[in-house]
Amino acid sequence: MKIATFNVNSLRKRLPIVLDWLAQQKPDVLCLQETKVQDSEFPLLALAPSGYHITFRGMKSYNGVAILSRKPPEAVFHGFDDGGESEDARLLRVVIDGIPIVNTYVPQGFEIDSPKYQYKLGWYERLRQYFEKHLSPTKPAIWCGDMNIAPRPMDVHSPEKHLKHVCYHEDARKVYERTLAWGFQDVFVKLYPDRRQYTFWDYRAPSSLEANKGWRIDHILATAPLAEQCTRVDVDVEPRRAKDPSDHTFIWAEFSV
Amino acid sequence: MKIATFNVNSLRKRLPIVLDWLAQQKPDVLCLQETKVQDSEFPLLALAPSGYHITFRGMKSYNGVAILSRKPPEAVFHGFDDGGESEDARLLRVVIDGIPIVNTYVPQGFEIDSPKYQYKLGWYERLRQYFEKHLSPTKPAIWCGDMNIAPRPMDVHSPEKHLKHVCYHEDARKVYERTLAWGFQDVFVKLYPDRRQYTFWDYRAPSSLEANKGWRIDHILATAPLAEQCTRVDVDVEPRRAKDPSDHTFIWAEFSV
DNA sequence: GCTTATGGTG
DNA sequence: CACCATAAGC
Repeated sequence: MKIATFNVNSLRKRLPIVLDWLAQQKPDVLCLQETKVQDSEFPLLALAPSGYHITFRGMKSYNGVAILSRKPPEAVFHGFDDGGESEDARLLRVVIDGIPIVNTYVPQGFEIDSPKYQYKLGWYERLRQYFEKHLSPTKPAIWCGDMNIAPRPMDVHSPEKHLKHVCYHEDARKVYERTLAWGFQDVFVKLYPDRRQYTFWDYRAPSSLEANKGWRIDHILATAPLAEQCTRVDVDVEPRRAKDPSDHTFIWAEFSV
Repeated sequence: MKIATFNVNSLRKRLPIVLDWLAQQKPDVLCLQETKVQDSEFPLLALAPSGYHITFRGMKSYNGVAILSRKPPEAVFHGFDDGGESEDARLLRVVIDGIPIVNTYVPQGFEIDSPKYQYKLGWYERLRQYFEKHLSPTKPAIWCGDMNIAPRPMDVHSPEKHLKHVCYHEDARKVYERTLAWGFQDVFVKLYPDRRQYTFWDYRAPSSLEANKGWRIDHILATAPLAEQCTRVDVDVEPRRAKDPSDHTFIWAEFSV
């Protein structure tokens, strides 16, 4: 099974890139974040030629997640079910071939001193409880998406400059780590612990891509039984260099199941 | 000498269309209106490959005129010099090969009952005085641009419906006619008095182009000695059918000088 | 920088 | 319908 994740930063603007990538890479599952389209305007027709089944939940302007899969999902779940904000434009879970796949667009958090950052930290806490409720660390499961966390110093350019950045701050990395500790392994780190490879380069620094000033904040994780079967992981940088790119690019993993 | 005029409706948005047209038609002079770009942001670099000399004056958001010429102008004059509003983002005059060329983007006038319409009528009056001051009807001179006037019934679809339209109202046509009477001849009318050919089709009516519901409001005029040497005039409709078009298209004239 | 939304212009 | 400006989010 080949699974990929991509923060599209507007699905409508990125349709050519998504369609090209599906045709070339033929993943079994592609998780998308920041579709930025409400369900009534979701571009189903434009994606139909791909032949993928599509599960999605969005809203106006912001957020929005979708899962494209070669097989139809056996089950679909939107958002949290803990009584808080449902966040179904940020959290989508499907079951495919009996394997639960969780797609998240985790809140970015704005600034360390802001309520939004506290909300982000709480979001990871809720997610860990969600895993406890719905998944088992001893059974196959996949979690992927834009986590808005660079877990290690080598996952961000100039880490010392970003100690107070909401995607690298100690508290954020700790809560992320604790969420993983429930039972998820980062398959990129597992296979290539020394590889420095980013998945996001800010639009704002024009030279960010050329100078490779990026962040690894898009991740694919698997529970132990599945992580052991991960045969390959790779980041495809080419779509970031394409015309009218997202500020993120694709990361994909292959599992021998 | 081949001279053309085109209301670009944002030069930045229309760069591909302008560059293509220059490369294909190779006019000696191209007058542009509604560049909608202030001078500090004028896309000189993007136009440089054309090899044309560029004279321009613009402002934020609205108006803006430019003249592209194969030869450098021998003189350049911006706006009125009568002590009123200078209007240099609407009026540009250059001298090329000894021939004065006046490029105007005449105010549209909003509605008949509005002060803007009175301003438009006054603008034509000022322009006539400008011609008296700076030009001679017995010497070669060219005036072109977006005049926001359909001079004859056949220059607008359903003229009877537009009697109170600021681009067809009796008063506007009269003041335009009086400005011409100073000494300018419409070379399109001179050469092809019976030809019905529009230069503008509103974006708002989606079928305006297909149904040919347009206006002839972009004009090329010449003083008598030059008008007599006009060998050809044509409207090129193709750019209006191109991808991301302006709502106007090019009109050009050839003079045997 | 690039996306979104809104409100104003012709 | 397609521009413009502004403001928000990342």
